[in-house]
Amino acid sequence: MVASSVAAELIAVLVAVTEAAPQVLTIAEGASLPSGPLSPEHRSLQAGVRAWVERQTHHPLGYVEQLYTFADNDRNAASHADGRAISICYLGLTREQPNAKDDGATWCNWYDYFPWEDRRHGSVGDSTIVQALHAWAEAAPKPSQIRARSLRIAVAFGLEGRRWNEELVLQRYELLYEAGLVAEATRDGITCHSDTSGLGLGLPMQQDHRRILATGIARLRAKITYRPVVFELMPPMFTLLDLQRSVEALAGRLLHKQNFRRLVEQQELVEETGIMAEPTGGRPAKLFRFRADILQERAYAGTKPPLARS
Amino acid sequence: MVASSVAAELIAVLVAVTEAAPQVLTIAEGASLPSGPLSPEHRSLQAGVRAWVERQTHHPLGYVEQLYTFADNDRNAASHADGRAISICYLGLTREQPNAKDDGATWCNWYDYFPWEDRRHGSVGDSTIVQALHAWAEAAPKPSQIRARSLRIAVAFGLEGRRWNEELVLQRYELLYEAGLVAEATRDGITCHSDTSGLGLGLPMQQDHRRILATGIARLRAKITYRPVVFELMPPMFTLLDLQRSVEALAGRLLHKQNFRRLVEQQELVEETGIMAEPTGGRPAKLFRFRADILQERAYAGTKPPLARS
DNA sequence: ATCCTTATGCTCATTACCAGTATAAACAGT
DNA sequence: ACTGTTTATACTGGTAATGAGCATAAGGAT
Repeated sequence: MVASSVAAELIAVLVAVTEAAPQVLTIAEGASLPSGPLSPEHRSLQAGVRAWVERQTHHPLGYVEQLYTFADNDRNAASHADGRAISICYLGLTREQPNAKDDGATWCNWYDYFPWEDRRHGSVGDSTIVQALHAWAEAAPKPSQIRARSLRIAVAFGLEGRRWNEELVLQRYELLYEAGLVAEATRDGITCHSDTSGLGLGLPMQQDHRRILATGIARLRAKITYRPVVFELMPPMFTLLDLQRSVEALAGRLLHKQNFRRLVEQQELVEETGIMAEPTGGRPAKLFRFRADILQERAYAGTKPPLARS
Repeated sequence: MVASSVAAELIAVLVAVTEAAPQVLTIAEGASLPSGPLSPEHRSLQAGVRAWVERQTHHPLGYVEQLYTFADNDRNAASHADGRAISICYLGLTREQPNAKDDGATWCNWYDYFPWEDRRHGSVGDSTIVQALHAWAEAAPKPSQIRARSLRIAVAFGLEGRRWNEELVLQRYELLYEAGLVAEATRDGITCHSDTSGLGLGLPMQQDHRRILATGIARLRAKITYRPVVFELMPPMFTLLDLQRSVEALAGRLLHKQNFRRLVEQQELVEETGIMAEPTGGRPAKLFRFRADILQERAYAGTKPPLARS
């Protein structure tokens, strides 16, 4: 009943995939996510986001879902003096990389911000990160805290026999933030107790936008394992390898080709077009198209896991 | 960047389970969910919710997560004239039913609001609902809309060979709302074209609180299948049947006893206390306790599905 | 002793999942 | 023409998860 008045904005994590590279739409030369006002003329928030994004990018948004609402006092430089600033964040998927650079928006490979999340070609640089994190863990005042931190590190980075979980994007970023290993942390006044201070992993963003992006990546990585949303990122026709490369780009790891194909086909999510792809040096591949008719049903019926897996 | 100023409030879906009945904390004699202000003195929203709830109920909150942020113009009577009212909703789990009726808060069985969601003793009353929904579908102006509506109905209610999906709580409520079969719809000016008008299924709530509750139930039902959160609702010691009854209460359907036990034990989520439960007419059951030590790890590591299934 | 009730242990078939092998279809170079 | 390279596609075996059932154990009540 008690409703305080606060400053609120919409923030969008807009994702596309081009050539096996996951892209996110940014402004301010890659330092910010696009944000817009909470316009009262739309019936729902969702509709507001969609309208605003489509007006800016001139591209239809295939899929939109709410991501999270952030309102942390200490992470948002834009907080009002009187109240709190709320960021209502959305995740949007769009087909192809739009050429619309009109208003200073650019598409950036999201692994520029999270290099450690791309493990398609091995886990390069992990040891440095883990070392620095362990230094931070050891710097905790109480033994119980040291243990707690070490456990968090081990779980997040798949150490000690655990396996890497590609959905823990946010947990990993938050660890690095708390340990002072990303630029935003030092900016926010977090001191790094280890001598590896200021590793400055990945490109920073303004305010807490990188955290929002991490949330979006995590959500999308989780989503593709149980909802057929990858197709929102694909062109009208694609080969199964194209599709696999896109999933791999999002998940940050490679998949078993044969099993991937079987999964896709037994899901009956695609159908042949009868057209063959351009030759690329090997046996030419069939072009497939997404079965839009099945989407309606699968869009919210929890059936089998549509894609991904090891 | 453009940040409009809006009215904002916190809303909590607080859940407990007593005697195989899922309970939700309400105010205004069951017509509202508890809501509080967006107090700027807390570091995060989460902390704010926790503090405010614990102060009101005098009970520790075992688990809190953000649910959704609603800001629909047409569903929220509390909208400002100038701007938009935002409801940031949280889901909270608490152990046992607190006796705290201090400030007019009462615990209500959530199936009072969603009778059709409880299928533990068969699907009573479904045919009436489905009939009324089909009447609404047929009343659509265009054939394509009729088909779309029929599909939504079939998916949501598991018709035509499909199976009931207990996580589609929100979809079912929204269908009933659109079809004018719940009291809120007529209140909001939605006319019901069929003669089954005003079925008035379930108890109504103020504003869009029933929709928020539906969202909470859906989320919780999904959550228990992949995170061990049920234990937040259990007393310190319980029998495996107690645990099963709680899961069944939340899921709204019965589970296979032996398989449930196998799942719980192979997850190593519980340990024996050595104590036996009070005799209840059959062979006495062992009392178990939740292994709090395992929680840390499982809390965010995506391992095996902890509970539920058919 | 017999029956009822609940607890608990075990089996079995089906299916999902993972990894590997084998073959097919194109092209480039010798 | 033959060989090697690349990519596509088919098939196979092992393991684990899942769903449904049977059987037995341990208590109380008749």
